[in-house]
Amino acid sequence: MLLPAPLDLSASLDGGQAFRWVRDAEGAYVGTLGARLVRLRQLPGGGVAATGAQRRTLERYFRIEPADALRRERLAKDEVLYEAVTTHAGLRLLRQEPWEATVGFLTSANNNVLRISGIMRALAARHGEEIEDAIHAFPSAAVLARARESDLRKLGLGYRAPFLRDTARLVAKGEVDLDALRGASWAEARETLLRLPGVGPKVADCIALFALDVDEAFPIDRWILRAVSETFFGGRALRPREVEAFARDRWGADAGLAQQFLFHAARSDARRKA
DNA sequence: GACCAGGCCGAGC
DNA sequence: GCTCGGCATGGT
Repeated sequence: MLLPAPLDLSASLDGGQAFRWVRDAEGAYVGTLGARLVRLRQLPGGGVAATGAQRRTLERYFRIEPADALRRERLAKDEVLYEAVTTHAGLRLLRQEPWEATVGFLTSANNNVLRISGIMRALAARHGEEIEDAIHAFPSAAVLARARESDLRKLGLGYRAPFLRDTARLVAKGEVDLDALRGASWAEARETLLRLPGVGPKVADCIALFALDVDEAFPIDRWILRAVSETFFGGRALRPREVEAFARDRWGADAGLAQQFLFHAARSDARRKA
């Protein structure tokens, strides 16, 4: 099955939104959506060949939908974002499973993308059901709620181990219903997610944006703080509150996608200079 | 051996 | 309400 260009797998799957896609010997991205093994291959023209999932499933995951096209048209009118939006047209916001996104971004605090990926794969290998060929589904909250803290530490979570276990317990018991938050307001999503141990404002906004369709959520991490400061404020030191107000005012309901372009550009620059 | 990584938590004002 | 130190781990 074919997904049309532009769809940039590297930028979308390997850029700090999702943490569990791996590349096989031929460079194709292999991962799971639900209990299905999915394989995605980037084609020369910018399209993608896919096996293991139906078109509808992938269009949902990559948010290939009219509302997204309209967001890009609006953002392209922003003189600062115009270049990023047009040259990285294949960068997608993902619509991930809320629980896996929660664990991924809980793990992301004071951590780097490479290690987060390693931890997420270790969690799946140790606690997730095998689908085939050593590819595992991501373990449910109920399963992780029963894991030993020492076991979670050993998988690389370090001091985050008790946060993850306690968050898994709240979700498994239904005290926090992640799926019910899809499409909620930013304020409601944030208020609810902040009840989870290890989840602060930045992690909550990542979950909201990358899994819950909260399109105006604007996660502010070290990269975004730096990028917004340098691009829009002449390098002046900024507080997250100022940046949030700025993003809301400038991009409104499209702030989440704007954030993803800023984040991608900032990290690409850093890699070029490194 | 510092410093950094998609920050959060708890203590002390 | 705000600021600040500590934090597991692995890579530069």
